[in-house]
Amino acid sequence: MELDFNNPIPLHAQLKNILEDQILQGYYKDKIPSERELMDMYSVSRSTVREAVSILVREGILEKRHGKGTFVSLKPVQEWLKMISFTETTKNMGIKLLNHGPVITPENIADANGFEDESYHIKRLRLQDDIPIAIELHYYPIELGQKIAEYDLSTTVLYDALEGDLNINFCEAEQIITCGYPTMEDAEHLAVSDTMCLLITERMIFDSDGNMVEYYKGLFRSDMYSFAMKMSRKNN
Amino acid sequence: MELDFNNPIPLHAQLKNILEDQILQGYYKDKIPSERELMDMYSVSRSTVREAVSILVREGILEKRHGKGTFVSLKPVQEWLKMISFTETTKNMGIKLLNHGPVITPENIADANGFEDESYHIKRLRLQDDIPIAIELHYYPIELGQKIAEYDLSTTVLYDALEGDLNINFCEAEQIITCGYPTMEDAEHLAVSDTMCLLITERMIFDSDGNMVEYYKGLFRSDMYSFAMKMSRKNN
DNA sequence: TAGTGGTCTAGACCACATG
DNA sequence: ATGTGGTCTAGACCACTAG
Repeated sequence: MELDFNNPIPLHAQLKNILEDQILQGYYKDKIPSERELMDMYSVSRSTVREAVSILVREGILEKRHGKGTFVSLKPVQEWLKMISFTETTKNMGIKLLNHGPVITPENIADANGFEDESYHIKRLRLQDDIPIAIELHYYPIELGQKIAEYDLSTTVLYDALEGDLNINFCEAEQIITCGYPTMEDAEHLAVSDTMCLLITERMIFDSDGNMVEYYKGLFRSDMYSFAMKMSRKNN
Repeated sequence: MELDFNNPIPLHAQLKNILEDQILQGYYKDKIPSERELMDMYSVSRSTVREAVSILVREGILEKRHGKGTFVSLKPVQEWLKMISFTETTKNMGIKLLNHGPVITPENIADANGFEDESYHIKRLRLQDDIPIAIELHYYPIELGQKIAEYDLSTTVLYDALEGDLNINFCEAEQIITCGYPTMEDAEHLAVSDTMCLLITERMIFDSDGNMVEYYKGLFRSDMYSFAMKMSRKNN
């Protein structure tokens, strides 16, 4: 990939996109080239490189370490996402039910996917070795949600319930990774500070007829796996 | 205020602090000087000015408008804070109770202020002309909270209850303004987008013996008052 | 000592907004 | 035409990290 100097898109934005793609595709797994190396690779000034990199840092994808380099901080999260994905290997994995019940469907969900005015909402805390690592928000069509509610939600794995007993086949799942920040309530549940970064995952699940049967959002602690790294960094 | 070129604190950080102070003290009420003017005023390069300003933009205190200038976006919030402060002039003001009950005191609150393990939590939605503008989180000592719970919380103004019938005198109130971002749940309640900025207000209230009787956090929509400004900007 | 990110400068041209 | 923020360059020195 090269920069297009005639493209009206700013060079730092182009470079940011290139780096982001390369990171997401696993080309850079740990460390990205130094700022001066990127200057040469893409024939731009250091300011432009720094602008591109700082955007990715702000988004939580990269992490700078003074005197050492710039490092990918997404990897641990990708591993999580695998770990907590559909298959849900429940080893050391716990669930705590926080809330559930019918709610008025949030506008952004209803607009995007044609849910009814009401939907069934389930809010769960996800634990790993008894440590809270994520909050999950689930929205279901009201009838489906009510069926799901008959299960013991605090212990049952939702997808198993969906797939097995409720006779639903998953057709499609979209996954979007963005970056956000916790508010007080999430901070409480996850025991994170006000400014700590959370990763937000969105997922829509459809049945074989193409109807959305679940809208999912997960908020994940971005520090859980990078904590050890930060500790070792401090100890050096 | 001038920059100290011998101070190890980076110039952009010094300038950022100066600008922030001046904004909070009302010296700049609408527009701050242009980047080139700030260059001359503080004898620094444009990069340094831009770095300082961009921090304040990231924190939601300033707002840039291409071709026009850099503007203060905190003013409306300060007006809110007055509007919704202790006196609580309830004109056009509504309250909706979202949650209340005993909870395990969040660690950061317990640590800082010596609350008991359990505290009484009240979560309210604040409305202005039926439009949700803020979420409030209140924590009380468990006994006090239980008394408060006997009131009709969805309509009663909390501070009136505290001061009048429960025989408590306020001694001190600290107010911290920081900036954060909403998660899904807050976005739902306040009907804001994922990336919209919320302002977080913290307040601790003590009785005449110096015991904390309330820990308060409010999440405010930062767009409510700047909306009109943005609209007029688009219409130009 | 060499390499890294952090800070800072001086200058340039562009795109947007306004009179 | 002028002023604003947006982008970009080339170069410099500093502070931190490591072999």
